[in-house]
Amino acid sequence: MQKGRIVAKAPIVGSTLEEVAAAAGVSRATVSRVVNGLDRVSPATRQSVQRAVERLGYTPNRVARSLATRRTDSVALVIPEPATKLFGDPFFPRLVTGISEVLSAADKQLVLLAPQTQDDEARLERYLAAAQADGVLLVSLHGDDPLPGDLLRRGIPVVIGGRPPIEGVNHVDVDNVQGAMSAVRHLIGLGRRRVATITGPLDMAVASDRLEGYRRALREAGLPRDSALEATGAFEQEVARRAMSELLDRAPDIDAVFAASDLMAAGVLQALRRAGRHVPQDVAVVGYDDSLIASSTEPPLSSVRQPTEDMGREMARLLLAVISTPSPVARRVILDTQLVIRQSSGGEAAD
Amino acid sequence: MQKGRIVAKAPIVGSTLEEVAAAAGVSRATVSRVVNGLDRVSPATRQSVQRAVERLGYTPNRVARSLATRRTDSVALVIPEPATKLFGDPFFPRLVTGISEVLSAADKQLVLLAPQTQDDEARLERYLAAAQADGVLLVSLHGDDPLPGDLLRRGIPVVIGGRPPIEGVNHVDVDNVQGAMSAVRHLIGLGRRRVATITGPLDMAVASDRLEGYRRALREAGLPRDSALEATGAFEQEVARRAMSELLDRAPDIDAVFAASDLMAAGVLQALRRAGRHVPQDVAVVGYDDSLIASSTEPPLSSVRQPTEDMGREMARLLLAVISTPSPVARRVILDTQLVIRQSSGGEAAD
DNA sequence: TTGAAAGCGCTACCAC
DNA sequence: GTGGTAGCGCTTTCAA
Repeated sequence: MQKGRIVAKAPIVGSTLEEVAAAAGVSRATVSRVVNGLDRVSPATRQSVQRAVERLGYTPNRVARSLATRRTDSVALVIPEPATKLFGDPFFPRLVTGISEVLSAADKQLVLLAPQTQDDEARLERYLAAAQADGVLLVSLHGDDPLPGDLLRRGIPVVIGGRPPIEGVNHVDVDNVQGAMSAVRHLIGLGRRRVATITGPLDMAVASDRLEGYRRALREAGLPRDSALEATGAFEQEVARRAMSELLDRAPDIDAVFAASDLMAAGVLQALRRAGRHVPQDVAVVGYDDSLIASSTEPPLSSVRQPTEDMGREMARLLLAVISTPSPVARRVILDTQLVIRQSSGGEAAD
Repeated sequence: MQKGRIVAKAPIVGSTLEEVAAAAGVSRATVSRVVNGLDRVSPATRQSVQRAVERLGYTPNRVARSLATRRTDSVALVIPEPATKLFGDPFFPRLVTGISEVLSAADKQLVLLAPQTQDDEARLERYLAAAQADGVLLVSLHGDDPLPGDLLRRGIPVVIGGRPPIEGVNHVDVDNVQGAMSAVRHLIGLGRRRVATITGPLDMAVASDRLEGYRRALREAGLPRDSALEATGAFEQEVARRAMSELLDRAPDIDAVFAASDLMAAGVLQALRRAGRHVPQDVAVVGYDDSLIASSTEPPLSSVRQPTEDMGREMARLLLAVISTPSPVARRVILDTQLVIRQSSGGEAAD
């Protein structure tokens, strides 16, 4: 059996730089240069090394390379959610699509980590601390998660998606205030003057920001703020339905509603239907998220679209930037939203 | 500033074995023993080392450890599907749940890899080839994917979920023949004698196996095989609906149908409704997968449940076994299915 | 343009 | 029990 001879479908043995160097009759350093595409190698040498690499089926050992360079060329995406939510929420596939697009182009390996238990969290912490990834993307953070702080203190590059729980950490977020404003401006622009809102739970930044946007748009248009037009809710359909019924009792002259999510807007539609109001003739409705729900309700919902893929792309870009040029000051990217007008606010059929 | 002094919330600097050894006044070898929980260390020494570890906030560098041990203590799960499918199919969360359960217990890090493009595939191949993971779990394989073969030839431990495309590779599969048999036996047991089936695409093992199970159950009951009762389809609702309509034309006396998936069974229900047949009085229906669809159709579907979490668990167990005790002969695990009876086949309400 | 050699941080073998 | 030390495979000065 001839050593180093590889025939089709033969087992691949895994050679080392050393072996390639010997086969090509050069030093390890030279092989390293060729493999890494550095210059200062003569064409002839380069070619003979490349042939040796080919012949031996050489693949660099990334672990060894990592030890030497202190880079892994991989990036971790941490999503601390149970598998059912992780795979159930339509947000994540879009986010991952954006992230992997950018990372692929940069030739980085994306590693998805979804700690399911306390033990998992601990292992994750060790994994990351041991510099198994060049940087970490963090989304869907639980309120008091110590992870961002820990990573920060370890000096590991981090980018958070959404509103960060602590100061001084890079993040990418969506401008919820602007998003809500665009929705309410649209309603006002349609000539509506009694615009109500149903908010999410106000201890969440997304919810209070959207309420803030609603109020600003009203003020900007010179309309009075009327607490009878504001109902505090939760991101649930049933809660929103009830809240809407109560709003109608308090203020029967409502002619438009901004709901803080599509799911909630669906509940609003139910309540309006039961109350005999026509949408959009009597009451115009706008939701938030532009999720699948938006186009499947009757009538289809106007909604504020979040640029989820863009968010993923920006997170990845920001992380790559932070990795290559670390900076003590946190950077942030705030993305704009886009209003998609459908029939619930009297628009023509959209998309 | 006192070196090595860590106060709460102070940055963590990342010390080395060497530093810990110096701080504890022992050798690196001894620190290594303590850190790895080996014996042959005196209690006193152990304790002083542990204090030094604590004080310095030492975390072992896994890259260095990997290089020395040739282990990474992580396992890759490769799912070559687009993000939308990956996050859309209810199969994956259940599988991942099972896998991570076992891996967590074994203190292995699960790394999810979902190549989205050709480039991703290539990078993945390199990643795995460079021994970045101790072993690989492969599911949802595309027919002619070279990955299993390549990994095998590289000697990387692999376990495939489902029917493997090549010989000689460890795998965990579900017994589709038995599953289909149980469904059809059930229908026959209800007194049905004209049992039809709508298959999936017959170039997929799952589809042909289920057809095989259908035929066997018929034969076993002494019923004739009637090609007018077999329709070849695809795993799509619309296709199944049309196929069912044609079946009804060909064989109006059909009194039961076994569909190769729940989605297809939903199409069957539509066709039957349009034809004015009552389910289950006129025609009993059984689907396959016991997915969410099964309990949301009208009437709810009897269905063959796949033990998806178990499949994940078995895959992980098998891989761990292969990693710790390699063997030239491929191992396999075949899991049984379970029939869940609901109203579409005249059962009482189930779950 | 090329090579020699010093690490990267850890494990594991062999002495003591 | 403990320490010395030779690697693991690669990158990266520094000289030549």
